[in-house]
Amino acid sequence: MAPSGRVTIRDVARAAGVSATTVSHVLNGKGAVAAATRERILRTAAELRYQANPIAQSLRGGRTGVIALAIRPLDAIGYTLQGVDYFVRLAGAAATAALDHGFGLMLVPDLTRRSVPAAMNLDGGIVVDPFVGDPVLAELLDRGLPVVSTGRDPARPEHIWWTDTDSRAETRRVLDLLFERGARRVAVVAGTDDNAWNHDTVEAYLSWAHEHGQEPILERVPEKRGETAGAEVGGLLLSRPNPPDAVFASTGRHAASIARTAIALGWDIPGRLLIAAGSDSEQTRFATPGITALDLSPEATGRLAMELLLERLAGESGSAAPRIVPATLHERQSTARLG
Amino acid sequence: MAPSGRVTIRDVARAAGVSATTVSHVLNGKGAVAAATRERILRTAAELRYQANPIAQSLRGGRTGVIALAIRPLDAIGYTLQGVDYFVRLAGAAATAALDHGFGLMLVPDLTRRSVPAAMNLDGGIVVDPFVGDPVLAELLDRGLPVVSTGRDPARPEHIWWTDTDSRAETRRVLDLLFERGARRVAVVAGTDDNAWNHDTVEAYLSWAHEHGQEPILERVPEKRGETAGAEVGGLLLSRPNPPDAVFASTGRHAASIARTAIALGWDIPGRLLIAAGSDSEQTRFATPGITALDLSPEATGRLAMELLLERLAGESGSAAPRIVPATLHERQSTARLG
DNA sequence: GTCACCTACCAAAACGTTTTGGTCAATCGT
DNA sequence: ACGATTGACCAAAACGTTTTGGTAGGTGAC
Repeated sequence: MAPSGRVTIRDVARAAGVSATTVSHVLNGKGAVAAATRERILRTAAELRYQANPIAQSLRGGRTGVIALAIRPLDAIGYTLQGVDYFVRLAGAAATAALDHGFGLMLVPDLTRRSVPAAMNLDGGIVVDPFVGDPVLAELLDRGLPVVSTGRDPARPEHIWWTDTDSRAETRRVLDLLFERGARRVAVVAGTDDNAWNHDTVEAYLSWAHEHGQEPILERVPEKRGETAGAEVGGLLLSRPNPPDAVFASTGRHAASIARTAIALGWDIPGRLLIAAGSDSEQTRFATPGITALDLSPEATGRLAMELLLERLAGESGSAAPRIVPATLHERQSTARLG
Repeated sequence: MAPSGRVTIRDVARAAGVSATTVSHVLNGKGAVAAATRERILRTAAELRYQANPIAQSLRGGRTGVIALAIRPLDAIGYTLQGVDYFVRLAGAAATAALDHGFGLMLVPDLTRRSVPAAMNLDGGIVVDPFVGDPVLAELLDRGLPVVSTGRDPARPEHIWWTDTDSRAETRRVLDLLFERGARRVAVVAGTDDNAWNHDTVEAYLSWAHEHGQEPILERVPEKRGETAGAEVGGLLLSRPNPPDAVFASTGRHAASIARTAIALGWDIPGRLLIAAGSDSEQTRFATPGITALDLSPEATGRLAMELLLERLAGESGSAAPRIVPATLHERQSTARLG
């Protein structure tokens, strides 16, 4: 055994009476090795509990098996609250997919703020909800890494390696539902994070309102001010001279806090006001009445992003990107019917 | 430049007219090098944009700079909901602390279920809320890795490397508050995960009840069944012949859903029933009325666990462990006063 | 009989560092 | 004046793999 106490390939070679080359060949299924020899080597390796040293493999092969995960909206607010269950579900799915393929997923909080530790080098990266012109996305690309993002960076149209739900279509789907349930003045409350999701939501709403001959009623609320801001904007909307009869809020937190405010102000939901959310969360499921929401399938998004990245790493560049993940609309009490 | 396109230490050595040894010494501040030479080497390295290859450093030094993070309660339920904001805050703080010291934090979903990918080897691990006799904790320890857990493993008293809040004392603190606000029949709803947190909560409650001459009213609800189970157990508690006048639920989700059920059944909170939670979350802040809860300071717990681990890696074994993190009690409307 | 081509194996190089164990000259102590 | 020490530097080994470029013997074709 090596002085380090670790069993090396040479120990196996010695014990089996062959060269290290042959052991390597057997273990990696490469060269031509006689069946008997192969057996003997495998047996010896198992007996000695040989485990290839991944660092040495990396040094030789140039790959580390480590993929970075940057969750941009959380970077911006310091990993506190917000629609966190979305991100946990996404990160969990991505980590699981990575591990299933022999890769590890490394959490990297804001690469641009702290100096990147020398200790890590990466095979690729996943950036969740990049901002417009996102510096972390840029940094990873500058390093020459293959990067997949969850949601595109609108300032970087050439970067086609992303996965997302079709935010515009899904937004219209919810708006259409509200219309079908009788709403004729639909207000939208979007976030202020400068990313594709908010852009697409607003854009889809404006054209939808135009098509339906409705003047747009649009408010924007910072993602980080979920609970308090929802109350403010809710009060604001409902005290308008010509108040909306439905509110579509992009986050579940905003939708729930607006609903709560409306009820406190004496509005009946769904009798006098419909509420829907662009992202399902604990708040939409938990609210009274339950709030209709889009389940953006973060698990599927995370898994697909990882698979897309791994395919690129494996050189299968023929696969189509971007990849669109379908959302599921959970209809709940909050959009039952007006009147 | 090396054929790989990468600038190596030898390229710098050649350009500066010295040996690779001297470059290494300068870069690591080790040997004795003349000031002029040092300057020249540093300048050359900067000009060539030299970046040490971390894999080669690892191979030589035996360290990878990667720390594993296992979040056990999430492993158990597949990274879906539950008290997720606690875990996100903890993981974010741990990852930030790691990065500040040049380490990366790798997410490892259930090491025991999937074969450990060859691609990764680790310098250490952090296990969040291990179960009693936790197999993942065992696996990491078996590999000879230094491991710090967040919450101890009661089946492994010799493993003293953990960080946690003093669950028993904090539980008593909340119970005392309820008592002070007039409650004389306090019920407790704990989770079913087999870990130190639940054990300590129950144990503290039983002895507290005994001291206060109160018969214990204890219910246990699976963590994963947050929203529906809270309603059930709430109904159960309140329909008892001799119902409680206060409920302490260990998770925010359970507390909030019990509160909602109570209100739906016509109980006034806090007039006729007090509610408190053992863990602050979106639900406790968001509920109407606001629910008094312990903020378990996941950021401090995560950061401290990481620092403890890094100190061990650095060989500073003199530091005291376990380390206790104080919790903060957020008093809200739900415990204002009975009557 | 020899040329070509297999099969089965191996020695050495390569990956890019850090560390060990030097050499050589200059300085110091006595 | 001479051994001991120090300062400045370097060649080579080491870390544990994978890959390259072989060798040696056997077999079949002509």
